[in-house]
Amino acid sequence: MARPLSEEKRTAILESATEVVAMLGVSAPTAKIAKGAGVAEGTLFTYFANKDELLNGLYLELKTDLCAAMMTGYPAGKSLIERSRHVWDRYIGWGSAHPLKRRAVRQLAVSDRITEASKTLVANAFGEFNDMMRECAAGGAMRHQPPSFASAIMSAIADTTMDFILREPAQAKRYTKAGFDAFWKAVAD
Amino acid sequence: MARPLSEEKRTAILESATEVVAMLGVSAPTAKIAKGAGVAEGTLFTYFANKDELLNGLYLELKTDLCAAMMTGYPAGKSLIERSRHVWDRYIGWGSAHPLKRRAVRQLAVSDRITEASKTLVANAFGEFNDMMRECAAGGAMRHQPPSFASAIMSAIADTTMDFILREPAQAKRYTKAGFDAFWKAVAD
Amino acid sequence: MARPLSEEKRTAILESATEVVAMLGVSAPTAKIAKGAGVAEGTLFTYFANKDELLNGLYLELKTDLCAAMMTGYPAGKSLIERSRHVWDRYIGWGSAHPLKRRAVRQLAVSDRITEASKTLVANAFGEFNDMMRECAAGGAMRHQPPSFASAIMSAIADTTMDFILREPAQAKRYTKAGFDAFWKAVAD
Amino acid sequence: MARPLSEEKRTAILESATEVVAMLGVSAPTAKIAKGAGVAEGTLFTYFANKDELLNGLYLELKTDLCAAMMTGYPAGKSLIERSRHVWDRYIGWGSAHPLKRRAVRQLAVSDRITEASKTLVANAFGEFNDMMRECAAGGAMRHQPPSFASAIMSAIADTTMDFILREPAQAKRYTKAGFDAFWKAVAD
DNA sequence: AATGAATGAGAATTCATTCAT
DNA sequence: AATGAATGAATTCTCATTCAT
Repeated sequence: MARPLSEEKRTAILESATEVVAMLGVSAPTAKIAKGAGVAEGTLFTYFANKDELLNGLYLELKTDLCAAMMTGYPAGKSLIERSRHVWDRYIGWGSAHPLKRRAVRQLAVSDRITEASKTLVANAFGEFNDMMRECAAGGAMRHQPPSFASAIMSAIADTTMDFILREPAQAKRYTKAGFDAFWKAVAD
Repeated sequence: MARPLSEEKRTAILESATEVVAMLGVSAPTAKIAKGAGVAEGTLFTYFANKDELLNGLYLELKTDLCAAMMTGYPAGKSLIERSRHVWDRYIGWGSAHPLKRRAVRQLAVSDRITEASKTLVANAFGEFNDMMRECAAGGAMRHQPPSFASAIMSAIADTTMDFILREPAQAKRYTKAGFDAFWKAVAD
Repeated sequence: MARPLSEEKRTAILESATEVVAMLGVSAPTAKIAKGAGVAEGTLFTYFANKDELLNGLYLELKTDLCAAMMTGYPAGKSLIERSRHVWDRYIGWGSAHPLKRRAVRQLAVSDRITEASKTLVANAFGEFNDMMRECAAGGAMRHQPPSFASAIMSAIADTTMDFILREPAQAKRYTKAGFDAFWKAVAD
Repeated sequence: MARPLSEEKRTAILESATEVVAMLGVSAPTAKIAKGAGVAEGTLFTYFANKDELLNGLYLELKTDLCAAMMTGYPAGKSLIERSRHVWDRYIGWGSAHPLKRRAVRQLAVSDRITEASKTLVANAFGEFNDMMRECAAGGAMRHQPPSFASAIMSAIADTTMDFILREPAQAKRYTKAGFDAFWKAVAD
């Protein structure tokens, strides 16, 4: 075999893409992404057949990353509120620690470049999280709405929370708690 | 000076821009916007010095429109929850009635083309709404957070609510109520 | 109205295209064609929606030009051989006088960029010529073959004739006659 | 030196090139040719220093193949017309049996990638054929033209004949005879 | 003021060729 | 010798903006 495709380069491209998409949106030039990754313009296309594949690949990567972050150390045996708080803290933590990743995911999510297939793939990756949300919804105020409504509201409040933390990092702890309280009262209480 | 600028044309451009930006995002070509407005490509630039001014102008227009819709018939003398529900219903109603306007505002909001100045301008236009939100926040769970946090959470929950109504229009009434309850419990209770 | 599309520019583009396609084939870069025409790269695309339209437009233009050249002064009342010789001489004359046009048409004809529609359009433009060829075929050796076979053989011999004239311009007259004799004996005799 | 160059691979590359050049012209990507040959992209360049060498090599190969086909079983002792008809039938037969080879040769011939050297080399390989054509020309209508003119006219008529056979294979026999008659009357009669 | 042709700097993608393995 | 990843110049086409009419 000749040189094998380098995982390192693939990662470099995705990292560069995160940065550039975060700043410029999905119209970020592939040339800029390649440059940021330290590879030639053409090389990008040996790793991703075209820009759409890159964008979808990045979306999957980032969502998977977020999911992993949220779920590490998930205290499966504990109470619902404790588990929820665990996930919440890690969700907020991920977004605060990786503002570019968050910005990039958001840009991708509102764009029309992400396929249904990618979205389905992501939905399936969030299995345990979905179970938890179902539990939240089932016993509280959202009991008459579909669980996805509860999930969506959680994301929405979390996103807002992260926006405020970004602007006032010193208040991270306070906003994290306030956001969780809002979510809990809105959905599960 | 020959002919004065025609308010009619300005409006036509903004309406076309709403539609085109909703569908194609901020990278929508100005030529398409002009065509949709029934004016020549160059004419657009006598009404808006450049694309960024058009985008910011559209953002202001849409946000102002939303604000007007929310505040018409505001029952100033009634109880806080009644006033809140009034605003909420009109907010959701506006978004459901004008999905393109909503889509366009959202595209604009996540883009990096909207200046801080525009955002400040919009914030000021929401005076009475902000007063109301301050009241909501002051007496409830959000009493220790800035009122803008309460506002932002309201918007986030409302946005989510509208997403679900868009997908299941038959359930509009139910989701409107469920969304309001979530907001009220999260923020004002 | 603003500036009208300039016939002059359209012509300049087609002339430049003739030259560049003659030298480089259908893979001739549009940028080079534009430069040769003295217009901006983008301007080419306001006159021809894309490269294929340019190529087909050029094909039509050149074939029409050839047809006009062949048919001017067509001695409608004279004998078949006289009329044939008239057309033949002008055909050879056109090809010898415009070697680039000839090269370009040839490149276009063998490429797969010329649509059936264009070919049909051209065939129709050759109405009177086709009538004449039908007459040639009907009375001679080709009487049992389709007239298009006779036409094709005429073109083939003419093309060969022009190749030799191009290499030995001094012998133009001799080759013109020799070619015609070959054609006449092959087809009409 | 490690392994010697494999004749098998060289052949595979040329065969693949025939097919791909026939379909896509001289702008056929070398990568596609390599793939069709079952070798790596880089391997192609150990057999042919660059694309032009491959193209010229292919041209020589195909022309040589055609020549061999035409001359097999050449009835050296028979009459001129019989020998001519022999060659003609095999020429037409080769083109009908190998449409891709024919298409490829043609694409190569009109391109500007074939060097004068290659063309000379081919001309020399056609020795016995040229002798025969000289004989044809010497005694007939072409007696005052160079023998190459007669050859060229033969090729031109043959090419036209093959085009018609390609479109109406059922009429192969008829067109073969009609074409030969045309050639014979044009050149040798 | 209105028009729309003209401009040329990008944009995504392809491809002959090189070179590390 | 064989492989196929890496390269970056070249290609077609788009688009915000200008400017002649």
